[in-house]
Amino acid sequence: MVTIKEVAEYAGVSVATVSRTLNNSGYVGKQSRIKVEEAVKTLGYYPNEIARSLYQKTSKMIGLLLPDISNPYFPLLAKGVEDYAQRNGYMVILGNVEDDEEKEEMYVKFFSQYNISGVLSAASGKKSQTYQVPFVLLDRALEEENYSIATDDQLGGELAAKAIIDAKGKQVVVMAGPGNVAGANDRLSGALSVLNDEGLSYQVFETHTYQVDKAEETAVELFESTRPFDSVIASNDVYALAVMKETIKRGHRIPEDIQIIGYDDMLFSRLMYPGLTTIAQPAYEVGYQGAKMLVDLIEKNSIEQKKVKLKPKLMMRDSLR
Amino acid sequence: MVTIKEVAEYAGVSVATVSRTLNNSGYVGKQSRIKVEEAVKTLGYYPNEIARSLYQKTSKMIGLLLPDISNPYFPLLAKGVEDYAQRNGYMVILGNVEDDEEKEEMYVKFFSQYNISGVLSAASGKKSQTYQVPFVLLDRALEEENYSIATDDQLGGELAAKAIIDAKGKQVVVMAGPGNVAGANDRLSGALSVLNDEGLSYQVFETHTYQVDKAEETAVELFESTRPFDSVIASNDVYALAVMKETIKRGHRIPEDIQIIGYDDMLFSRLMYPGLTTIAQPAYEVGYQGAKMLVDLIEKNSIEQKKVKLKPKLMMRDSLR
DNA sequence: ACTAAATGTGTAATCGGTTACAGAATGAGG
DNA sequence: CCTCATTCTGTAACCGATTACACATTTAGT
Repeated sequence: MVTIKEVAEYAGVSVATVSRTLNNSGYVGKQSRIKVEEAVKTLGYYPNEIARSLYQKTSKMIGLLLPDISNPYFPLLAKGVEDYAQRNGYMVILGNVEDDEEKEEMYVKFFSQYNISGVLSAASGKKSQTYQVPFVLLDRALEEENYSIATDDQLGGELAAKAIIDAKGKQVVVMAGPGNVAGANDRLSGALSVLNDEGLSYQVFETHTYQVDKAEETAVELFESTRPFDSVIASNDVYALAVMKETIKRGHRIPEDIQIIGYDDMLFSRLMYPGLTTIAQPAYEVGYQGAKMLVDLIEKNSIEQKKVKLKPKLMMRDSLR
Repeated sequence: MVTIKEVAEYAGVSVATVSRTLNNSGYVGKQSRIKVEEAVKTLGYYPNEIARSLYQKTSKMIGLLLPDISNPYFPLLAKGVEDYAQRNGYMVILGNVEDDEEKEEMYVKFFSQYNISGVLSAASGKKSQTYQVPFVLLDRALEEENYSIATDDQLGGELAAKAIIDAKGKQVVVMAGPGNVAGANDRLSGALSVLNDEGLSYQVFETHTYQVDKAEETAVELFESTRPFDSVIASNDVYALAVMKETIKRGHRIPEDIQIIGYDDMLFSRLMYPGLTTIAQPAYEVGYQGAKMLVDLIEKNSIEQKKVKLKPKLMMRDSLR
């Protein structure tokens, strides 16, 4: 690797002048500037960020903490983060923390050892105080004074319930996502508030996990532990799918006998038969905006809002009447 | 942050002694060792990796280059990588390169600026010569002399065709994945070799893209441009899904009238109705083994095989007779 | 033409580690 | 008891950048 020293030598100036030229800081004469630029070009020089980082005690790296990258919601979010980061010269460090405090702590340490300049977290955020650097929560807006970008899940729940009402659902089952999942409660309360306003009869069915292998059992349980229903507001698309499967298995038609609405809008939701009507979460946007907010924080640009809520969107397909 | 200097002061020794103690290098007296260990403990010291990295010209960071993290195959792979890395004290830097040479070049530069110690790539790998560090290709085994971990797609294709034969398929359509996709050709040739051996009649249907939005159109096209068939070997689960949808739409029954086998085994494949029989790729394993190989390369451990092929597996569900 | 301000440049300190080297202390062997 | 190898420890150089500071040169103002 070419160092600044070699550039200085080649250009016939001191390293200080090279550094000043490259960073547009301090005064640099016309002649020197030209000589340096030429040297940089012919030598193909680019600065070692590690050395820079050592002195500046910061870097162009940001950490991204996720509960589980294999959960289909997060890859899109990660893509949004990576896109913004890349466009602005930052590198993304991926951390899978699985809501495990120990792993999160490991990363807190990692990050400080590497002079990471900021952290984006879609994980618990309990450790947020520990970070000495700018910190933005993704889809986990807590009451505390954190910066955050999240989906407006209350609205999402309302949208889902409204869609069911518009589709003339009469007896509806609302699946309540596991309590520990971000936004699950907001979704539920949004849906219930609309149903209550309309005076519609409904049952709440509790699910205890997001694990895919449990989805099928849960769907069976749903049918067995509830009174007859004609509409289901699922806690997410995976559950919606499982419920659809069980519905068809039991010989009911979708949407004629039972209609179903999901939440997330995953890749496969549109490819199902029938196509799953669902609430689309702006996952990519959450990531992208989150990265933007973080970088603004790092670079001390002004920030419009400390807590941003992005709007989910109803995706009309064929699982509603 | 506590520095080594403060530890040295507190312990009443020199920084050299502290460093030697921490790295178990050179001679350290019993007394000193104890004093240092105590100082480290009470001060809560841990070394700054940036400083270490500057001198050592390497780091505990590895780069992971993916064509598209939002493609459902890669998150699992990424998880495998992250798991192994984390367990061995490495950080993973995520790069989404989208088969775009310019982006890949950007990352090559990024990586060298940060003294990255190794690179895992599921992207084209055309730039692999450019890396000055250990390099392992994931699922893109080229002819060249690279280290690589890949799925045995030839075998995967054979498995799929055999399953169709066992299920008494008579007229089969084989979808040929887009040529630029890793392994697509192997899959095809594996499937065809088995079909040929059995003397079964088949048609090959070319698909030109992996884009999800095109999957539905492609499925329609499949039905319209081929002679009657009773079995489909899809190029992946997304296509399999689209074909299932179109099949049902057209009033055929699965698997009675038309049977379908996919490739990948995605989250949703088991939740479909009917459950999609498919070839499971060991995505997590590819990532995990790849990371292991890379770390072995970095730490100059011995490596058993330069090119590893992992076996795919048939997942029997309900879309075959 | 003379002084003060503005501009240009190099030397050296600094960031926080690792390690070569030299010198001191200890132990072993004769 | 002396010598030499072994063990221990500290000083200082180094990694590759940034920047404070001092000094030199140019420019501007009167």
